[in-house]
Amino acid sequence: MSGDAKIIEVLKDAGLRPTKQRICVGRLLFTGKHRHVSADRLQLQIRELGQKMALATIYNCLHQFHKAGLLKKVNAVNDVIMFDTNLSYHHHFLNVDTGELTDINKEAVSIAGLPSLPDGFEALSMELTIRVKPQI
Amino acid sequence: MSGDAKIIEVLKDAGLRPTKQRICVGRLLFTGKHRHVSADRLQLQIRELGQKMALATIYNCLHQFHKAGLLKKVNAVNDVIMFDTNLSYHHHFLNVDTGELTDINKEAVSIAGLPSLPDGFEALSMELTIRVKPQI
DNA sequence: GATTACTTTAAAACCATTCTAAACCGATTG
DNA sequence: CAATCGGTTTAGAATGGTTTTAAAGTAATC
Repeated sequence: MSGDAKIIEVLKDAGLRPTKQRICVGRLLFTGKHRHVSADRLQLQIRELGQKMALATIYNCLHQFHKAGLLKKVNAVNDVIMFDTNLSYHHHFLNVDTGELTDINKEAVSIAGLPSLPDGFEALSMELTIRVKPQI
Repeated sequence: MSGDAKIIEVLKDAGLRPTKQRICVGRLLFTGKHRHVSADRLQLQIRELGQKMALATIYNCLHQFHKAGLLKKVNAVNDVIMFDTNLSYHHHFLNVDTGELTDINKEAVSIAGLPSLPDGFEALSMELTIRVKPQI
């Protein structure tokens, strides 16, 4: 439980009460490597830890984390909402068979010659998705 | 009905029986400018023409057209499957408020430095999406 | 013109997500 | 310590886009 102090801090800074559930999800998301998660998969992982959490709670949690700027929303994949713990601007390979996302190192990629935005619009984000599938 | 001959030809070439419904959808999609369509919107448009078509038929149609290479599938937008009649490689502005897609002229944009694909994978497509919203 | 295979259709099923309303904290106050 | 008050979690119901089902309809073939 030593790592929880850090997560509680993060939650408080985001204006979120550090509840048992939010700490649990926070621990899974914000310790270790960056992750791409769906509510569904998160629930599975929580179950594997021998714990239980309503799917609605996980959705709440993910949306609150997103609103607080702790998560990025990624283009829906196979009708499933995906969140990314990697907040910095980058791109993805999408395995169309499994729905799995893999980061593309953003330094490697350069995009040039973007047209100006339509009048009266502002850009929120930009994302390149390369759909891949296993070779036969 | 003069234009229908062309559409019937297209359908036959794609190995699809030129049924009344497929001709109707084909006429809407393949005459005039390129379009971004969802099943839902198509049905509305068909209704406005005083005709009727089951939603399931429209979905069938769109998927068959896609399979036949007549349509491109675009990243789902707001949980809605979108198809694009513009088959050539290009990118999109996405109005997050309305879900409306606008083509980005592909000549203008150049993407350099793409990393090689993960081993054993092949690329299916690549799409850049710039999320925009109206300025306040 | 009859047979056969494919299509369309309404309605039901599906499934990810959201909503609802009740139970549940956890902090604060009296 | 008990009562209260706000936010939180939860199971279950509702939602909404999409798919499936099974029956009726239509196009192609002989």
